[in-house]
Amino acid sequence: MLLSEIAAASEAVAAASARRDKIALLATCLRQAAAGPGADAPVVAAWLSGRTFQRRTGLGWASLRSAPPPAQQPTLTVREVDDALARASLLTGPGSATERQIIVTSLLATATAPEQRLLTGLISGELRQGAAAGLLVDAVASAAAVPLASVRRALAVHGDLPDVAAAALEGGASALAAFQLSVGRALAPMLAAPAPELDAALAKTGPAGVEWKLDGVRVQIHRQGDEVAVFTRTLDDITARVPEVVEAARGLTAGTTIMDGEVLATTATGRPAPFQVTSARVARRDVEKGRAATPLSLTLFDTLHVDGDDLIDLPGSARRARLEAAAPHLVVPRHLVEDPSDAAEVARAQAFSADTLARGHEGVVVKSLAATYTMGRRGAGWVKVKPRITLDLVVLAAEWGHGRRTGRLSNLHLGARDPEGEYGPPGGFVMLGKTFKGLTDQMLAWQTERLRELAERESTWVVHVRPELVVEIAFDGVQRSPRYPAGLALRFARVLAHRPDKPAAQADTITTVRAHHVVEEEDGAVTAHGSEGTEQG
DNA sequence: TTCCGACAGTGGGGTCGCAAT
DNA sequence: ATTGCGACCCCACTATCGGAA
Repeated sequence: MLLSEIAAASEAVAAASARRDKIALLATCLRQAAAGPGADAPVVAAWLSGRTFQRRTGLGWASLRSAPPPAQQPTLTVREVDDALARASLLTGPGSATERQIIVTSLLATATAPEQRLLTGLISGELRQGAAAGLLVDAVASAAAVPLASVRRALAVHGDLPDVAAAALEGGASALAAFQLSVGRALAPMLAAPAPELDAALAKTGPAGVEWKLDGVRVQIHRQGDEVAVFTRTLDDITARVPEVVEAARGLTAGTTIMDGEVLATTATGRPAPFQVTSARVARRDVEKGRAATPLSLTLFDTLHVDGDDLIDLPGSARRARLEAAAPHLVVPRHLVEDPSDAAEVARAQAFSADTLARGHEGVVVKSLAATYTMGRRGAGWVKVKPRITLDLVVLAAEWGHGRRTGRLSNLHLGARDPEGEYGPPGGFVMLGKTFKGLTDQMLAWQTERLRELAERESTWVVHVRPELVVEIAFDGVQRSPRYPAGLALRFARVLAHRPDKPAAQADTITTVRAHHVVEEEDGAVTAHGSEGTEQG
């Protein structure tokens, strides 16, 4: 199959707006890939979902910066391109980066303009065709003429879209049925939808368990005897980096099992360490030293398989019972709410939630007692609730947006007042991070106009403005930063509202921001840096 | 007809290891 | 030794489509 056929399909998908049309175009291309000579279907399925076939190629934005002019005639085949990407992905050691760049450059030089757009989209990970893995699942079902649910289920238990697509196209429903939940093979973890408050969460779930939400790294643990494998949320295998988890898994009473949980670094006093600490430990390759300096603890909150029994189609309450039997010492604490319409019950759940936060955890997850384990979905079965902090900050600059935000000033640079001049001239501002979130199209249009009026100087991407526009910002917390001048940055900042009515002189100060920075002292005591700030929002 | 679930897109902060400088 | 890059970890939110209510 020719690359140009995929490029043409991708262009058509991008041009279509209706999902049905996109799915039909994807399905046609998939059928052609399956019907043609060679085994192009898995690779084509990956590309049509916006990804390279290889999980990691070592290629990214930087390798695309100086693209050669496009070729006039399409000659590249799917096979050739995939082979080239596979070669690039396997390169390692001195000279490998140079060699990878040569591969990319020669690919692009052989590609026509539409093919270059496809290749750069795949390599950068930003194909922007309005279809990704989600729509491709629909397209696979359509192309193979099998029920959508059968494709979804195969994908959920197998985890690999190209494999599932190829099986469906070649063997239809019976081939899909062969994909079964298997201990040792990672599957898409269930996700939680957000809710602003506990009562809203309970309204969604009905009778539920309210659990601690730990601010660590999600792990899916597979154990078969002494064989243990540990996967992350994106199914990355991190077994070698978390020996504590492997040992804990070997200690379970269940000899064959799949468990869902969270790993977390803790301080000497057992309080949760900041996320950055856990993240650094899990990423670290030097496990010996990592473990000595930052041991990890494991907490489990679900189980998908125990000793021959698949549990994913059981209600949450039944899975919890199996979990408690198999791992009583590792189960996450929870509070039961049997009747969400009972105000007294809700109040007790609120108290549990407040206690959870007081212990230093991120929030709570409300889990329906009735819901099955819906893999890879963000349904109403699990709902997370986290506290939110709000501050009024000042826009220092803005960056031009990409994609559908092209031509709009999108990403805002946020600063707090620095009246004492700790980080510059007194009465100035100190940058705490950026945000592009929470903006409606109307807000984008408005701020583009307003910030242009305030513009002081511009570079290619950034418009620096007079610090006059105040924005109300919500965020989850203040974290240590190696990047910003105050050594602090906002976590998950988003815009709630523009405040043109509020003078910058009344915006919040760096002292107020610092008060929200939770610091773990050596003795384990927890203090907010400086005076106590105003919590909640 | 209106509502709501699922998706894609638009990027944020931090950290590591590796190759290049 | 430092810097740049890719690949991960954690994400929030809006617009849109299309089926459900």
